[in-house]
Amino acid sequence: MLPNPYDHIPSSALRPISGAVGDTVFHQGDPTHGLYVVQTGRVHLERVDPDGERFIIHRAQAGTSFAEASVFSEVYHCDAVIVEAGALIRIDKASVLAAFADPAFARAYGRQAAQQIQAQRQMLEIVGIRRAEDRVMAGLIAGLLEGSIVEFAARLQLSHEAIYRALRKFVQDGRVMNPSRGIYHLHP
Amino acid sequence: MLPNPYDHIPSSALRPISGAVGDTVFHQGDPTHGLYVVQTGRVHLERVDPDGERFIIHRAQAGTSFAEASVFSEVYHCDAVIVEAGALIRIDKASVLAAFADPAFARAYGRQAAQQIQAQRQMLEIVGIRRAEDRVMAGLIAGLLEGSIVEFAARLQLSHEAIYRALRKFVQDGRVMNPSRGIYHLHP
DNA sequence: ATCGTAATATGATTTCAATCATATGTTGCC
DNA sequence: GGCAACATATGATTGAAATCATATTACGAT
Repeated sequence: MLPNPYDHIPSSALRPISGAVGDTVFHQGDPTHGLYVVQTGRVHLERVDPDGERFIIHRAQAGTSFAEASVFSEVYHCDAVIVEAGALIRIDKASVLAAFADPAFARAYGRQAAQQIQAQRQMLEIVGIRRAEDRVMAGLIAGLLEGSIVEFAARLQLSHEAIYRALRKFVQDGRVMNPSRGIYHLHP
Repeated sequence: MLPNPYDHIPSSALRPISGAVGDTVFHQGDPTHGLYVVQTGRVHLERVDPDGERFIIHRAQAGTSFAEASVFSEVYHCDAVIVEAGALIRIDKASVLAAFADPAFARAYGRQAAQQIQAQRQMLEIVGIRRAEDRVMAGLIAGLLEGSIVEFAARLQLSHEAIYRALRKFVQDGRVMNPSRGIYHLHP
């Protein structure tokens, strides 16, 4: 996220929003306003099915944006619900569209989008690997083991126990080094 | 993909490529050339780990593009291998970057990217659902059951047997209609 | 028409990851 | 220093989905 595309948008177009847990930033079917950048807190995008059952489309973390697609469409079929209090910035739809006339914004946006797409593709391939061991190895190769094993497990959508077992196996097989408790990395 | 961003690129910048199964379009670490559009056939993007084991980062289908991120970086850490013979188009890196000066291209690219990101996010949430029944229901709600059950199963990363069982359950519970063999849809 | 292939559909069995249980190590805090 | 909360780590059990097996049906090619 080095060259943040939103640096190229005039600050007059940025609308700060603060919200409490449970607040709905926008509703499914609302005429859309623009895109949102999460500065702090967490937001879930949820879709409500005909039976009233709701399921989560996306979990937006601090430092990420959401509802980008709404800039290009009349309606957006999600509720955005604040699940951890924080601060958001809303950028007007028209302002985003106007910003595309600035090649610097356009390229920054394109770069960010392309990287995100690539990262997501990789995640889809990785979580599609059935065997826990293979998935963990793919995660290691992809450099996803940053931070704790618990976070790594969440990223890979495996239980942390499954991660420990796979790592132990790799260490026994000499494929992974475990220089100290909680530290694992691939043999060079 | 209605307004295809690549319609805005001068045809002089489009380089047709044809390849046979097993051909490598580009190698990991090659200086990058641009992005590729798959017209027919299929291409895999693979990464080779230190042990020589290769794992698939992405499967590019006909009608999709790949290596978009390479436009913004010096190197791209994948091999692109043709797994089904077909025709590709390569668009020069410089041509893509230049095209961002055209607001029509920039917006079309932004729209396409935003939609793709949204779709991928949704897929990540869906394949993250553990229970087969819940995953199938989420897939139905998301409108992913287009075409055959086998394709649906592949999209959801479940065995087709698991799909049939879940669908049968839903039909028994009256949540899904099965007007004829192979046809399933949600009750309104 | 019929042959072959693939999709649809279910039942039986196996596998493997989740879950449960438990212990130790680590970190921050009053 | 001692306690609480959490991460690390493994073993035992369970459960759910994959796999295997087997029909039936659809569809195109010859």
